[in-house]
Amino acid sequence: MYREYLAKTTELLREATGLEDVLITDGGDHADVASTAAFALAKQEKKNPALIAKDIVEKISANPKSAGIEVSCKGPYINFVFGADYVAESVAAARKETYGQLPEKTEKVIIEHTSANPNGPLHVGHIRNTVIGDTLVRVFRKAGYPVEAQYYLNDMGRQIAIVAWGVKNLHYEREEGEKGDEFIVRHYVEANKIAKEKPEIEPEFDLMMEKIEAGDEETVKLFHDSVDICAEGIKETLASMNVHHDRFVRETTFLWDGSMAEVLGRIEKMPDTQFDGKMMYLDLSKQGFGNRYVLRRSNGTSVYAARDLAFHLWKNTQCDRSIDVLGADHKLIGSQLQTTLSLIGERPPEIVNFEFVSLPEGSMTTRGGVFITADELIAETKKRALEEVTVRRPELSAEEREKIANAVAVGAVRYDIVKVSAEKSTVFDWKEALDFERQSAPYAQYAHARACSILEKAKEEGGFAECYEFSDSYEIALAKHIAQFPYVIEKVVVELRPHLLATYVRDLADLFNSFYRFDPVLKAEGKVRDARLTLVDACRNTLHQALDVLGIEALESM
RNA sequence: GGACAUGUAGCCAAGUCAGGAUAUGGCAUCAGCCUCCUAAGCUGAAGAUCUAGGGUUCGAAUCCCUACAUGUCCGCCA
Repeated sequence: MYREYLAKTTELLREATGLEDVLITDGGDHADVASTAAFALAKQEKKNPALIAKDIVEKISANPKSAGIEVSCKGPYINFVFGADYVAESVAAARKETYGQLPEKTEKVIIEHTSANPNGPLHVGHIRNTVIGDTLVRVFRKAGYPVEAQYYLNDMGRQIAIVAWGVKNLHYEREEGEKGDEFIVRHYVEANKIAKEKPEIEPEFDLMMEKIEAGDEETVKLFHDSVDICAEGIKETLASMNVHHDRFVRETTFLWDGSMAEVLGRIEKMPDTQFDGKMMYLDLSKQGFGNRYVLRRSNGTSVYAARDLAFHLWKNTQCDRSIDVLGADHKLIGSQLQTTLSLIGERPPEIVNFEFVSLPEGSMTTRGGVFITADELIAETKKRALEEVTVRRPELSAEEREKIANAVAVGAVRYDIVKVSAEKSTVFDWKEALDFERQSAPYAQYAHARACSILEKAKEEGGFAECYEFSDSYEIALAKHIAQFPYVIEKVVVELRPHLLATYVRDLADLFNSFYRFDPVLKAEGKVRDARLTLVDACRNTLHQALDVLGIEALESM
């Protein structure tokens, strides 16, 4: 109901002040929402802002449309407190299974994320992309958009040539139970090592790149087999994190179907396109870029940037809105891509950038074999979770404990990543990753499990009647936060900042835990008991829906 | 050298885009709470002149300028 009441308040303020922007802010401790419009009017009318605020409050109070909203002022601040109807309606809405789902839209969205080179396992840097991307996919779906999640699979670049060279020349045996990505990365690391020691093999990589470009059958098979083995392992990792892509798009597609040549043909005619033999680049200095945006090599072969242009043109034919999740190292090339697409009159993608994750000893590199894999991180977190659940719930079967530990581990990993805003670079810290206290997924999962447990017991005791009469401050604070969930979904979609959702869930769990501590539910009597049980159910469902959107399992018991 | 991002308590973050009320949390520290719905919990204490210096404003963590620090990028790699 928050969105509705916010709109209503805005309307009331507009009518009372004549302002278009009514300067609504969060009310903090004072109110549900507040307005600082009196300051703005004070300047215009050269009057004391406190007096203006008083006038506005009187005007709004006299307006019959303000029923259910208590308006007051404290000095120049105009405060709005939403009343009992708001609380009741909000709690009722939150009990519906689809709570938070916004009206269906027709605008189709493609979100591309992860898209790591298939030369090794996903590491803790890559999965920041994955978690941000998958959370966005889930939020957009919750917000009513048809969404396709895509993984752009590099199946022909230099890194892949190095992998393919390794597969062709090293003849490694795949170990029993070894994942495809683990198997492939051994080749990649070793081939890089050899290339460093013997630079004379470099031309072999170049030759392979020329061959794949030309569509040489044997080379294509070698590349694609290597990529597929690795991708199979990557998919397993993604699945273990509750991440699913609707489509894997191969980079070679755009080379072979002629679409890359077509877009290069369009760019050839642009005034700022420069040539140096066969080599072609775009001079983007007018747009503020200092370097050459190379689109064709002097030997005539294609570059990543050119294939990427074709890929994005294709995506544009498939959707109304295209969003890419890219790491800090792709910032420059991302904005060059956007600029170039705009120059040729095409819609550029929206780009969500995130900063790097490094290790305390420095940055991670697949090439150097310096990284913590996502699999290791999850396994380690799961081990820790299993210890914890074994101590807490010794009576549970091994199977149940395993299931809980897994959900806790995946949740903890995802939450730790999504809770930090994307523009912040971070240093991976085991201690923090394995901390299951307050600002973590298990904290929210635990609140959910507590709510489930209360409802389960209530059921055993004969159930309860719906009741929406709340008077206690813990009840009202919780209900009012529950009311904001759809607003948060909308905000994340508009701002493309999934960490807001993590903050929301944490606050919701906080409020529930305080309520749990101070307001006995099952021991209360009559209407109070009914109302509290109704509220617990609303909170349970809101936590469940919010955790779903974060890709975290809402455990019923832990 | 240039571009982009970041700088908030011992540590890690929120708040910054759309300037307003005593700057919000967590970890660590200290003091409490399990005869009471799961203590992965709750309560309290202590801890910040929001990197520094200018400016705009009635009002700045938030906007502008400068400096410093950190990260990333600046390849006929992806």
